[in-house]
Amino acid sequence: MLDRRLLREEPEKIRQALQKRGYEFDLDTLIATEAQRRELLQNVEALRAKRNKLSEQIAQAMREDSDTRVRKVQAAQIGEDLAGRQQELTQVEERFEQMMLDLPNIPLDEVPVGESEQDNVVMYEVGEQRKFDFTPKPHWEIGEQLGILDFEGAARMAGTRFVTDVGAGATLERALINFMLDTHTRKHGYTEVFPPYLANERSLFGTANLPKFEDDLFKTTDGYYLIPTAEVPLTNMHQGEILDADQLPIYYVAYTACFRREAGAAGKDTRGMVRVHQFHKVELMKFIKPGQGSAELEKLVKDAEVILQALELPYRRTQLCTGDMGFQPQQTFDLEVYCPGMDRWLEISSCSQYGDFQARRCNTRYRPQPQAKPEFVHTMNGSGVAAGRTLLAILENYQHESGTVVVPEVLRPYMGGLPEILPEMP
RNA sequence: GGAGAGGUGGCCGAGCGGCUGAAGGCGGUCGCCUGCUAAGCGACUAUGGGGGUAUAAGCUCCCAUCGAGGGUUCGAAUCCCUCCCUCUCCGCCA
Repeated sequence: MLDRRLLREEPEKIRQALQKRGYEFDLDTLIATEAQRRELLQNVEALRAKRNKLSEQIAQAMREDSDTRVRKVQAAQIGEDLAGRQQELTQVEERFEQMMLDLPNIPLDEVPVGESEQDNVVMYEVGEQRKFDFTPKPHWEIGEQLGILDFEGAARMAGTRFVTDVGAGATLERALINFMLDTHTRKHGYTEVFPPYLANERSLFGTANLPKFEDDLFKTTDGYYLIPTAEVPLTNMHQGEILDADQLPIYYVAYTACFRREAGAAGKDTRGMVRVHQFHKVELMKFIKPGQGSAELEKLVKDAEVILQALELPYRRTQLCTGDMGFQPQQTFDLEVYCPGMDRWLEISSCSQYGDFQARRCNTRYRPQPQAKPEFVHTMNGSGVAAGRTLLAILENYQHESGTVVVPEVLRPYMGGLPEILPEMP
């Protein structure tokens, strides 16, 4: 959510941002609604002030034992008037709030302007793409042949867009998760968090998954939502709190399952485990003081890159353009791993800074000085990284013609020293 | 799931129809005192919104907020209803 003051003071900034994003929004109506809201508010407050004054006089008169009937009638009349006005105000306020929630964040100036994925900027590539003297297979073939990915079984027990890791496949994904968590906690200074996989409505409003993106979410019959990413619980860790300045920055890392309906993705990535309803991810998240966003985001991206470098996977970093960026971020960098079996770059991490956009919704603030007014913190997060897609990338990058897969060096200690995954391995 | 207790400022905790936006304490900030430390003394110390003035801040007036929402009343932290959350005991359970 944006600061409502921006509406009055710098509406052009918002208008430009919307245009850069190619986002349809009726800004003029929003501005008019805000003006209307303020006018009604002044009205209501004036009436209330009047009534409060009368009430005070009644209290005074009662203490002096004098007559209060006339004033009581007057106050009651104001009360009636007030009720009507109040109702009007509530309606306008509701409409205003609703519209504010639909307003996307303002991209930073340095974000490239563009319409779609095509306009994203590749910043650099790291690592050599492996040469194969055979045609590399996609991960679903490798995984099924080795008996470590079971798509049919997953379809039976759950449905399409699910996968089940079996044997060395399950161990490999667990190894990846542990390796990532260990790296971020021990080397990068993140505090490990293991949060609930279900979140309440309020928390999803906090991260702006609601109200706009309800279709992407699974909802339980009890009104809980399955988290689409650990960003949701982590960002809401300090919902409503006022933090001390010396607590910041806070670095959290969490491993969670993530659940997405993929309602708008029918027919896209239907094979394999690229796009599934449940996947597993290690997420990095920071609460920081304003002004440190870009430096901290840069560090966060590098922390994620360390994982890919350690796994010796060839990847590239891109900066998303204004048109391809999500609703919430001011700026987003993606890390994409090259997957030779599918012959494509696959997004494996998405790192964004939000400014105070989420903090405002979550009402997470800090006190810059002991006596100072609280200010909103700034937030950012990124995958560090997605375990399922990393597993897939390992299968495709480390495959042999015989169908076996070499285990990356750094993961072997997490897999009982196993150097290579062979068929029918328990 | 059943029974009970409770949710008040950064924290603890009083108040249970009217100068109570809220006693007292802790914590914090500033000042004094002090050879250092500790102690002591004094002042200040909730948030959001709106108006005026100034537009760097500041100053000033008003409104709202004592878990959330509704009701009673001229007036609600205080009374009533609904919901949420926390704690204790019992039941169930990985």
